[in-house]
Amino acid sequence: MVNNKIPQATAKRLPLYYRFLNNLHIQGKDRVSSKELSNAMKVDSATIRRDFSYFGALGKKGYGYNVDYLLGFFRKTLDQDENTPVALIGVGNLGTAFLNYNFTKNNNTKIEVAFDADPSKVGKSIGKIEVHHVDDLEAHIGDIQVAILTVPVSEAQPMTDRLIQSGVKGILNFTPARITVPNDVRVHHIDLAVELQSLVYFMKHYPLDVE
Amino acid sequence: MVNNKIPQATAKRLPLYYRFLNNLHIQGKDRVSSKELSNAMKVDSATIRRDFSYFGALGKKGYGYNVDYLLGFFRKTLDQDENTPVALIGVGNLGTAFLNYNFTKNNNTKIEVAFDADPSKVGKSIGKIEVHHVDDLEAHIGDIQVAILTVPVSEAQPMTDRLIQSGVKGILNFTPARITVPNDVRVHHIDLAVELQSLVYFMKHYPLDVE
DNA sequence: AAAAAGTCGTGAAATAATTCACGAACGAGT
DNA sequence: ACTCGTTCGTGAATTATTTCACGACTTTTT
Repeated sequence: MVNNKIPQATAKRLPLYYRFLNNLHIQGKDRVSSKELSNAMKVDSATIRRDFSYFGALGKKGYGYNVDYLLGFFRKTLDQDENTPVALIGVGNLGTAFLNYNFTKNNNTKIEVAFDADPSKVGKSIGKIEVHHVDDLEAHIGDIQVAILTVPVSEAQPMTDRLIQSGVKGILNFTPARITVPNDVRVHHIDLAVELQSLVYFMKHYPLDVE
Repeated sequence: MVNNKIPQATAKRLPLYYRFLNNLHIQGKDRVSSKELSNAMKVDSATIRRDFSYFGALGKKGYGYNVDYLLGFFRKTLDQDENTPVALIGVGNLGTAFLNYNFTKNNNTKIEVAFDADPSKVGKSIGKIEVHHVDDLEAHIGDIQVAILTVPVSEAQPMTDRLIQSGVKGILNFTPARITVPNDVRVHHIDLAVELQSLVYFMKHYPLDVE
């Protein structure tokens, strides 16, 4: 279950690989080379081979990789067979978008329950997910371990504390707040304003084909 | 204008630094140490000092950094004085969320115009931004150089090609497609499904305080 | 005025990630 | 069978990033 040998940079690319292989599978393609993968995913082919090699010799020299075999391998590696339930905290603009977004499409994750502090939203269902009041968080979160946090920045830390109290071990944080958590809880930040600003900075200061 | 000396990892953190300093400024704080910044932003204090040092000696030994001075410096560095107009392509769930989201708050970027292929959306205004039909892209995009791409995956590459034809030089791509662009165009990908899946993978395979 | 405590800036070390480049193996064509 | 072209897997080199650790200097305290 524990696997510390895989570099983090590699681990971050695994879902990308998985989805792309899944697409190839659907298209009926049965073999693929690191070069083709590289062109499609914009990752250097040597990096792809190196990434795969951490899991063993998955390909054949002179041939490439068998799509189905590779896909099956990644399915196991990424635990695609078991579903991961997710709670959404904060049904604002972004939260609503996620409720309507079908994560499950290429993915084993699914938002099972949503919470908001606004009484006018409570009781409604958005994208088939029922919205509960945040006051009832503890009553409805069950043993869900993953949360998407799309609350106002002032609520980020208090809500995080409650989530952790309820047993959540992973948070995808869309608020600008850098939340504090115990070290057995994993947080990934996605800060949309920062991403946009960062893009602009790179455009102005890193001309041509850098990265 | 061109600045290739700054490591990319540093450049990605600049907007984060800027926003945090801005908050400190608003709070009326006039000095701050790398240690405090580190606690708040969850970035190692040595990394912060190193990052700042690429821009020169901005602090004082034994004292820390002057918030206003640092903020002013980053304002210039991040070109916060000039506004950057942005076009939004695709007014679906996610696109609508962005239109309602106020990027300008801590930021010099602003969505100026939006496009969608759905006639029922065209002509409406969402968050004060008028929605045009994508067919009229060329007529209404003007000389906007930055685009947020929130279209269905099948439209990603064709729309990218048109954006580039219209002079766009930077794309924030929220589609799962890895788009192909000339090497003077910068693309940053944010793939929400991948981020969620990645979080789950890290939770299961990288226990405790890794990262 | 001196001592103590704090903090930066940075050389150097450590760690992480990418990329090069090539031997070995395979498939296809003749 | 043999040759040619392809492609993996990986040692080694390179590049990028983080972290340590300490001298130099500032502020605060006594």
